[in-house]
This record gives sequence, C-alpha cells and structure tokens, in this order.
Amino acid sequence: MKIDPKSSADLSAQIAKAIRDSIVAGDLIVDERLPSEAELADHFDVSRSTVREALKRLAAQSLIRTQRGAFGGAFVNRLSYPDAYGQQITTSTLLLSMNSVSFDTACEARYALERSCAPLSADRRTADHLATMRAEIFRQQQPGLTDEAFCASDVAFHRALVDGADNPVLSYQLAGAVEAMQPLMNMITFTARSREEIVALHTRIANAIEARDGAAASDGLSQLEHYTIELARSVMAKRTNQKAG
Amino acid sequence: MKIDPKSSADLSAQIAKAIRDSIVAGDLIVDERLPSEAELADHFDVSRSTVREALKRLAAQSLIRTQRGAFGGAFVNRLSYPDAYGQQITTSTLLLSMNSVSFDTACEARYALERSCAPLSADRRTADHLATMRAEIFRQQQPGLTDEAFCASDVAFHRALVDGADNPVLSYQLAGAVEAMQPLMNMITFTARSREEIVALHTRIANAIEARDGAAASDGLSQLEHYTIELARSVMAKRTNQKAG
DNA sequence: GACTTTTAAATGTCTGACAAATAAAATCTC
DNA sequence: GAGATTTTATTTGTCAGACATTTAAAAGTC
Repeated sequence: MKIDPKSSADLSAQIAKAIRDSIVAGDLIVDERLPSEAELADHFDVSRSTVREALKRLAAQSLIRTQRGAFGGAFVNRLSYPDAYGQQITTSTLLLSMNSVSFDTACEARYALERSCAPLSADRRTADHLATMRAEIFRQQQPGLTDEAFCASDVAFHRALVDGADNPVLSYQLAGAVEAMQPLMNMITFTARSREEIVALHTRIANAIEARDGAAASDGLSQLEHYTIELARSVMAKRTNQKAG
Repeated sequence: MKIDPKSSADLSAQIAKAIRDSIVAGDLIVDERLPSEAELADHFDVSRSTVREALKRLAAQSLIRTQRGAFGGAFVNRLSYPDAYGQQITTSTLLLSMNSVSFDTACEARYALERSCAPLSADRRTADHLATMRAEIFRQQQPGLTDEAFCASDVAFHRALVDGADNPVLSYQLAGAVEAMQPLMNMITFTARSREEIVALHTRIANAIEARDGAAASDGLSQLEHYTIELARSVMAKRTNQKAG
C-alpha cells in the first residue's frame, strides 16, 4: 500500500484509495484488522487526523467498520445485502432527483427490470411471497389510506414479486430501481378510481404468479407500466392547467 | 439540521447523516454551498475535526465536493452518471466477491437484467451501437487475444447492447450487473473452441438487434447464459479433477 | 474458582496552529 | 482610466499534542 507523493489530490483521498484497492483486490480479506490509526499514520507518513479522514471515507462506503477499545480498530467489513441495498437506493434516488430524469424514462427502466424477474418469480415464488402480495393488495383497498401509504404498499408488493425470484443479486439490483421511483410516485395523487385500476392490475399479476404463468405476469407489468405513465401524464397535465387557469 | 445528543453513534456519523438527509430531502440543492467547517462546528457544537470527518464521509459518496480558498467550501454535488456507475460497480463487485455468490446466481441475474434491455435496444439502437457490437465481435476473433482482453471486449459488446436501449437509468443499473461479473468471468479460461461458440452467439445477437428483432435477441442472450454457465461448470470440474489427481 | 480492579491499547473528540489555495479588493504602472 | 500586480481575507488541508471513552486482557482479591 503506497501513495503517490507527486499527486495533488488530498492525502486522505489517496490513502482511502490505496486501502480500498487493497480490499477490492483481495489483499485485505473480510474481518481482517487494519493497522491502528497510529501505525497507518507512520506507514503513510501523515498525521493521525489525515488517516482518520481516510478511514471515515471507507466507513461511509461500508468497506470497514471500527471498534473502540483494546484489540479494537478498523476491520474489513463484509458488505451485507442490506448495506448494499441502502447505498443502491441512496445513489439511485439522488441520480434521478438531481438529473431531472423524466418520469417516463425512470418508469420504463423500472418495469423493464421488473419484467425480467417475472418468469423466475412465477417459477420459484413460495406461498409466503404470494401471501405478502395478496396482503398488500388488501391494504391498498382500504379507504382511509394516504397516498404515501399507498405508495409504500405498492413498493412492498413489487418487492415481494422480485424476492420471489429467489435471486439475491436480482433483489439487490431491483431495490434501487423500485425504491428510487418512490419520490417520483409520491408526486402523483391517487384517486379512488386510479387506485381501483392499480389494484385490479396487481390482482392480475398476483394471479399470474400464483398460476406460475411468467408471461402473463410480464404482461400485467407492462399494462401497469402503461397505466402508470398515463396516470402521471394526466396528473401533470391537470397541474399545468391549474397553473395556467 | 440537528443531531440527537443522546445518540451513542459517532458524532461525525450523525452529522453526516443530518446533512445527507437534507440533501436527499432537497433542502440543500445542487451546487448550493454548505456553511464553512468552522460554521458547521459552531452549529453542531463540535470541533472542526469532527465536522471534517463528517464531510469526508459525504465526499466518499460523491454527495459533496470541496474547493479550497476564499469563497471555496463544500458544495452539494450533482451526482453524475459516471460517479453513480463507479459506485454501483464497486458495490456490486464487493457484494459478489465477499458473499460467495455462486457463479450461476450472478450469471442468472446478469442475463435476466440484460434480456430486459433487448427489446428496447432492438427498437432504438443506432448504427453506432451496432457498429460497436460488430467491432467487438471482430476483436474477439483475433488469435493473440488474452483472456482478460477477451473478457473486456465481452463487456464492451454487452455495454453497447444495453446502451442501445437509450435509457440512461437502465444503462446505469446494468453497469453494475455486467461489470461486477467480470472478476468471476476472468476465472474462466477461454479455449479457442469456446471463444468460437461465444462469437457465434454474439453474432446471432447482433444480427437480431440489426433486424430489430427483440425476441430473437432475448433468445440469443438466454443461449449465451446457458453456454456460459456450462462453460464455468466444466472449467470448475476440470480444476477439481486436477487438484484430486 | 469466581468476582473485582487495574491496566494497556485503541478509537473518538477537542484545541490550536500553520500551510496552501483562491478570489476579491487594493494598489501600482503606464 | 485600463490593465497588470500585489495584498488580503477566507477557507480547506495538514499537523501535533492532549484528553475522554471504550474495551478486553491481565492482575489482584476473597
């Protein structure tokens, strides 16, 4: 592990990169303890504060965890699925909100990815996954539900569908795509009429998954995609009119 | 922006979270300047070092950038697609390597996601995308090519296919899935025979994309998936035998 | 042998200082 | 007065040293 003395970048960034490269390359293995901050400071010939800033960068990416006390220190962290989900969601959400991605583009991506899970989920889903889907559909029919709660239930429904594919890598990838859409979805007001339509499509998808019919589930998702895009369009149009009038 | 004085978590982690939440919620907008380190230290009633550690955490996630000098400071960063790609790839790569995800699982996820791009890519691909695919196929037929170069060309081929869908969100999501597989793919030795087979399948996919036939492209990807899994199995089996022998 | 105390090692935080970069403001030159 | 130059104020980057806090091993006590 070495840093380039000629580089103009921040020392803490260089040190973080050196350690990160070692982890990615497998030179530092999971649960291995890094040298103490003082030792690292000696090794890189910098102050302890600089080392600490580098370690905080790595901690922010869940690459290391730290433990205080004797025999504590910084340890290479096994990147867990929940950690990876979290990062994936934060990154995706910011990417969408900061780059003014159109609703249509985000929606298209989300449903395209989700359709790829449909055949697998139809094959492998357990009774549990199906029960979750049905329960969320039931919840979506409750009259008092706020728009936010409706959206959250929608996410849970699709989450169950994706998890049914029984492929953790797929679940991880889809987490970002599905959850990052939520802020965009939250801009939509769901009328009783549109909720009814969505519930009908969800039911159709759940039925297809129950019947282990992947193609029908894919179809249902496509219809849901088109309906969602139409819905968003009409909501936007209404808002524009209100502004104009 | 406030932190909980009762929380046991590190102050720098709490402060980072407070600022991150403000960014995600949109209270701090892109290119907005954060208060200086000294001001933040005053505000949160901590030392400057603690604030700095918090800011380094945010910088590691590309949420802020910093500039030295008068009228410098920390600015909310627009999360660019390249930045997001990079994080996506690092996270996905580590997730696969640290959680001993099976080759089959990773491969299934990757091709499932890629198939979701096939119909869109068939519809929208430009002559450029097609040309890139053909060029990579040509490169893959060169005799002197190392396994690493062959893999890299493979990634470029699939990248062009995905980019053909003309949906930046899809491209971003797929970047992780495709590139994270590369370390796993690099473990495979590609014989002349297997390269020939892969090139044939690539050609088939490119032909389908050229003919704007999404279903055929999907089929080609499925065949490539099965062939890749078979190939990995036979390579692993050979290695096990060698060890035993 | 079980419990308590001590101790050493490590991270977390604070203070104060200086270096380096940078853009605005002030000054100088013609 | 216009343009070039210098000064200055602000801000991040880095360093050094100190103390607080946590933690597990080691030593001590009964």
